[in-house]
Amino acid sequence: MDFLLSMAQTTQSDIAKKLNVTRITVSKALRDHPDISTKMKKLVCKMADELGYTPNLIAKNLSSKKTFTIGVVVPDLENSFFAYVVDSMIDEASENNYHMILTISRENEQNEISNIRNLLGMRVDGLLVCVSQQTKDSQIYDQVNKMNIPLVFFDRQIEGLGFNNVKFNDKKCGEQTLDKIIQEGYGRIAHFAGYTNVSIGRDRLEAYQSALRKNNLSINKEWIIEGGFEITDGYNAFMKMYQKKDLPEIIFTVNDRVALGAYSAIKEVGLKIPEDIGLVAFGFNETAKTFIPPLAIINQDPRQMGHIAVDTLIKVINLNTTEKPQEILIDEEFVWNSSIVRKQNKI
Amino acid sequence: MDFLLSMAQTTQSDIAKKLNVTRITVSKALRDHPDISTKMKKLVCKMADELGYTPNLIAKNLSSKKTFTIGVVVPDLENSFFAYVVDSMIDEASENNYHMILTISRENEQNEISNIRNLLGMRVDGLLVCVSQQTKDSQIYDQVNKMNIPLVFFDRQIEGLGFNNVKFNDKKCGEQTLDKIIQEGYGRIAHFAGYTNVSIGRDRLEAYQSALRKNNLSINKEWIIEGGFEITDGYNAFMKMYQKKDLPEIIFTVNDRVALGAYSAIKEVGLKIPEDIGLVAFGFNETAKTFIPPLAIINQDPRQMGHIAVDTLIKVINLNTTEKPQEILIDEEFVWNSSIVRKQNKI
DNA sequence: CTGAAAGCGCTTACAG
DNA sequence: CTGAAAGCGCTTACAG
Repeated sequence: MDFLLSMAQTTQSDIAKKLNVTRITVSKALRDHPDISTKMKKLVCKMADELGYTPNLIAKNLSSKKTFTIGVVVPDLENSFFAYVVDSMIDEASENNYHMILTISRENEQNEISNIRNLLGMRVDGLLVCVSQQTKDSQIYDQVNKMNIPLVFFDRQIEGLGFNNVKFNDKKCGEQTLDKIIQEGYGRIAHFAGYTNVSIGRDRLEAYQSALRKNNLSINKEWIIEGGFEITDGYNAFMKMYQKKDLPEIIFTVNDRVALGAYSAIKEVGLKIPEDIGLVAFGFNETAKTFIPPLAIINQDPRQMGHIAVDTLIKVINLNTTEKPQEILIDEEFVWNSSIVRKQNKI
Repeated sequence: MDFLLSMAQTTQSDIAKKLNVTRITVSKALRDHPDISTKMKKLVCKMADELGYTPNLIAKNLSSKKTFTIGVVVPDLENSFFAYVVDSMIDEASENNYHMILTISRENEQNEISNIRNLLGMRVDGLLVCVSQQTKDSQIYDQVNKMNIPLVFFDRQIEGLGFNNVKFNDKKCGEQTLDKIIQEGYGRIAHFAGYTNVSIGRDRLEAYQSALRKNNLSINKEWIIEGGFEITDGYNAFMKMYQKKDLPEIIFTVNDRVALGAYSAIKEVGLKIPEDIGLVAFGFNETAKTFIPPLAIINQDPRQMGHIAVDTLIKVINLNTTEKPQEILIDEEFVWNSSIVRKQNKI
């Protein structure tokens, strides 16, 4: 007996034995169930403390069919945008008494699938996912649907699967920003795009195209370079464009990483930012400030996205309705920074 | 019957019924147990696929007493060093077929405690923790010990609790670096320290003191400012020192965040880096490059730390020995960057 | 090669 | 206010 009690894992039975009651009483007392007298509750809690009782959440989850856990799949933490998003998700989740299991796909479809499979196996109450850039196959999401697990896509998503998604209003805010830049007096604007099989890539390209169209600027195909979302992609894109000797005044890049690559290429060939060439990108304050000169951005607030994604998911978990899936759009603000010369002010 | 099979969660029993065998057979077949014939295994796996069976890991863990899950507690992902560490931990863990549950303390002792409590409740096989700066109470770690859960501290740790820990060899490498700087011709060196109740703060301060002592330089108490690990701490430290009008040639800061704060203060008062004042800090390549001018660093490789921490933990989990706890030291390399003028080369 | 028994540590109705 | 029964979905010895 004493041997048992000195074992690592104290259980409710151990407490019950010590107190000469049944384990049901202990279970109820621990959960503050109205059935149990205050006196008994105190006794049980005290004994639990003494024995160093740590409730076995696994057993609890198995029998209660509820884990209070949210599974998250994120492409990469080294992209600091996602680090900020995840941080804020954890905050918001624990605010609502949910735990979080974070997994990382490293922008790889196979990892993404196996992450989701694990999370489903762990019977998370809901899923928050940002699909990898590679993702083409939606089979695993059909499985999520079949198992009736709530899922909310954030930042990037696959459409037509019937899930809610939270994203920035890139099309609207991107267009508005380019509008402002064109009003400022710029007409020669290039776009370093991502991949158009990913929705953010698609939306941002559309923002570019419709802003030019709206302002009656012709679209030069040579100035749209579709090449990816990474630093090297921006570098390569600029070098490719530079060889053709026909440079724009402004480069609008799909994100700040691509902008960083472009910065380095531009400096390497001896051109100056913003005098020779200006840049603007989708990005966020914290990283924009680290650029030399600071990057003009269409500002995406990662904390806002994290909070909204978690709130949306928890709402779905609790309602458990099959309401029509919603697209939640977050507005972004344009932040003029010194990577673009403000012509109007110069006069 | 059909109704049951169309339910969200398929179980082993469902498969067994369809195949007219017992669930034990199914369980074994799924685990590729030698007991079962190849033919039966194929049948079972096929049916599992058809029914969209997703094994319930919770049930599995409860009965097998093994979760193949590592719990991680990290202070903050917005500190990109930790983002890199966590990324590499996840890589290394999944390489070894472990999952990871990540929690974040936000440098807050209470969060740290509740995170560990949850992780213990989830019966993780092991724990990887970097203690928060605030942490003073070690009671929760006694609990970890009592429950016999392997734990490895990384980067920051509490000593004397009997756990392994992985850390950079700050004392040795910090001292060697300052040695080089002193050899270069610098004698007036200040130190912006962290808190000395955290081991990294203590070690780095000692590196500073012993390097000066070794080179027969007197230690000026006014030049040791103990104030924390954050950006504002570096800012405040410099401003405090600046008011006394007695400035050093070099400031050695406890980390790159403090250095960043110092950069901003130095620029604000109109001094130039590195001409008027030089800086060196513990940091890592990825962030050092984002400084203007690039920060000279004692380079800490986050990926190396992540890998070693995971490997060490898995070793302890598998051996389950109570070997004497070890301190694993990772060597750091000094990277001269342009935040310090190289006097020797100038001649 | 297949199966029956017992159990992992908890919770959920239902009685009394 | 306390308890007995049944079960969550799996696994682990042990038989045959």
